[in-house]
Amino acid sequence: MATPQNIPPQLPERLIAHLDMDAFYASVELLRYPDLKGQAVVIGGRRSHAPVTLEDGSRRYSRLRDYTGRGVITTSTYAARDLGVFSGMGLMKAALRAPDAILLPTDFDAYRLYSRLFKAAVAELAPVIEDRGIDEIYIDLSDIPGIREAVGHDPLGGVRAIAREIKNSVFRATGLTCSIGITPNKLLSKIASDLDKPDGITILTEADIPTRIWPLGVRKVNGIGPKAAAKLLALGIETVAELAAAEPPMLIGQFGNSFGAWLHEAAHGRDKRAVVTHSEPVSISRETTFERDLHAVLDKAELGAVFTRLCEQLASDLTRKGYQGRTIGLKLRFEGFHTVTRDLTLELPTQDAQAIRRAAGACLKRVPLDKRIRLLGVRVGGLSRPGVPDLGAGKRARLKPAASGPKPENLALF
DNA sequence: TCTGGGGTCCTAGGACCC
DNA sequence: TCTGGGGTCCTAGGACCC
Repeated sequence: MATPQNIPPQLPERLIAHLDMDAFYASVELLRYPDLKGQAVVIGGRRSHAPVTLEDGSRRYSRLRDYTGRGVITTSTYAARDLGVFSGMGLMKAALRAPDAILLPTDFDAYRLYSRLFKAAVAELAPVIEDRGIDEIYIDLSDIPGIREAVGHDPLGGVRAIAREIKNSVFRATGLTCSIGITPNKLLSKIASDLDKPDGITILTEADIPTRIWPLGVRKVNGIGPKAAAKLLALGIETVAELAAAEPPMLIGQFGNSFGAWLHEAAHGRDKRAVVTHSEPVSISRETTFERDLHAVLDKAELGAVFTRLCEQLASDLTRKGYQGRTIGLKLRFEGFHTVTRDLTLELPTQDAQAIRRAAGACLKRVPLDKRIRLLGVRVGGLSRPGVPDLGAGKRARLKPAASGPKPENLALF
């Protein structure tokens, strides 16, 4: 009969990795400007604060204190984080905390290049990859040869070896470090990759949940944001342990059937989601925040020009990516940050700038414009690929045209 | 001196169809 | 005349993520 001593340590059915690049944008910039290594550097804002190379070959960097505008930090180096400036923070606010920190503009083309490089390096070792944006991926390692083999007395030795190989390969391809979490599912791996950052490897099994996951704050769980965390706090729930101990009927009563039940499952580290290797976009959009809030009438010319430009950029994005869309959306953010959206579904999909501009213009007529405008955005959803027959088209064609719709609330369309 | 830009998913009500 | 459900589409807003 089997005793605990002679049962071979059973690895979980699935072994899922979450790989997160360390301070990605900032680290790419440090490859370019190695003299900044170890310094407090912040990435954010638009152009203009690019370093200037002087005649003697030395570089002049912008400082946070020199910044004016409405940008936010996209990434900061670990030295900058020590000064209390984090991603998402307004650059003006950050300047108060760390006026001497170096400020570099975001260079998405460079980050996209390094993103492709690290993903390709991982794919050579483990091809089942789910893209989670520019700097992170999930990897399904379940079927990697040798991963379930113990090394010496370490039953997880095979897992550790693969994790090290992946990190080495990423470093060879990019010169950048990353942190990896490996657990039985995506939810736990996402948390795990953050437990030993930067340049770490964290491997957890179900048995580690009480000691490693439960002590954490609920915000560490991907999917619990500021609103849910605040509501949980008001219920006396701060840690994942407290969430795990909460009665499901209470959570469901407070958060609804779906989210309430999910909170309970998440707190217990349960997650059956597969690693999804391919997905199609749902919508494509362009938006811009103005340097100053614009007036619908007084700044009509400027608003109109930006509106048209956004539609042109969007049309060109659609064409380049090979999509067309039926639902045109308009987004306005007013002074005070209140945001409004309107959308309009067309009979036929389009990728044409003028058609998008007309539809978005019709949306605009349904928005009361009594406050200054901070942001203007245009979106295209209901995407399809030109030339691919749309199976829903016949059915929709029988629908009555959108009646008279809501009444126009303003006539001063820019 | 608050709060970028690009996304996904969920909810909820009303229209409309069967 | 009143009474149903189920299913899908459209729209608006909001939470959340990178």
